[in-house]
Amino acid sequence: MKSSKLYKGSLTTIILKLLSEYDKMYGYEITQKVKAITAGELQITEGALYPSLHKLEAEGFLEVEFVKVSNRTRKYYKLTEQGAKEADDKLEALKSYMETMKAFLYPKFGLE
Amino acid sequence: MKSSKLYKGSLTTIILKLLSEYDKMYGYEITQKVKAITAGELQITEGALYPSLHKLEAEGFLEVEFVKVSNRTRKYYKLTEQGAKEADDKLEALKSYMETMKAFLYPKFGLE
DNA sequence: TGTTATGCATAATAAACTTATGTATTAATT
DNA sequence: AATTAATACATAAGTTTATTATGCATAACA
Repeated sequence: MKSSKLYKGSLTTIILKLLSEYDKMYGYEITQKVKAITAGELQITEGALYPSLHKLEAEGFLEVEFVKVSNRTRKYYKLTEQGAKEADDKLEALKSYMETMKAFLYPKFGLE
Repeated sequence: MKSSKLYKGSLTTIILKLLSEYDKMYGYEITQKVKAITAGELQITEGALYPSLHKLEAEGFLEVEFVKVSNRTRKYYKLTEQGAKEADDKLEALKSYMETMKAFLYPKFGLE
């Protein structure tokens, strides 16, 4: 089962959603969590993830905390207040998008 | 109600799906049909649509027929045999993607 | 001790859009 | 009658957002 390649635009939403559930996470943890939740369907590449995290931080949606774990430093991210709001907005947009796409997959009668 | 901006990667699927329903359509018709079906939620821009149609044609998924209607020429597209197969594949991929995303929106218990 | 997993990062490239134009005909409005 | 909106196609420049390919470093496993 090859991983789905159709999620362009939704990575940011995925990150924000996870952080609104798990309070704080580090990059590698996010890739593993996504893999676990989607049963391997979605593979977040690091080349996409890290720039995305940096951008969200730069925009003021995430804040950073460094935690040293057995000689290695993890970079934890958590939502700012603004980031929590952004997460809500993005989730609403995603839900709305999915509803919209349903109109295509399962077209109703009388809409022609 | 601003139009959704999250459909990157799904435009091709939308085109193929419409053509598998309506047999043959021309570009402008597609933009109007999408607007109608999604109640204005999705606005297919022409800058995205036409290059997309040209690409699908170049890939052998669409074939073209010109029809003159009151002094103006419409460019009708229809699925080739290969295009019909591609439409099925893309639709399956989209459905799979949406199932996957549901795992995020409505996380199950026991998946941590 | 070598491979796999953990952990972060960036650069080059590609894909797929948006925005801005351009051209032209037909229908509707004022 | 003249202007605007709708119909109809198209491309070019720029942006966003991903992929692929690297690079570096530590920890765990075999």
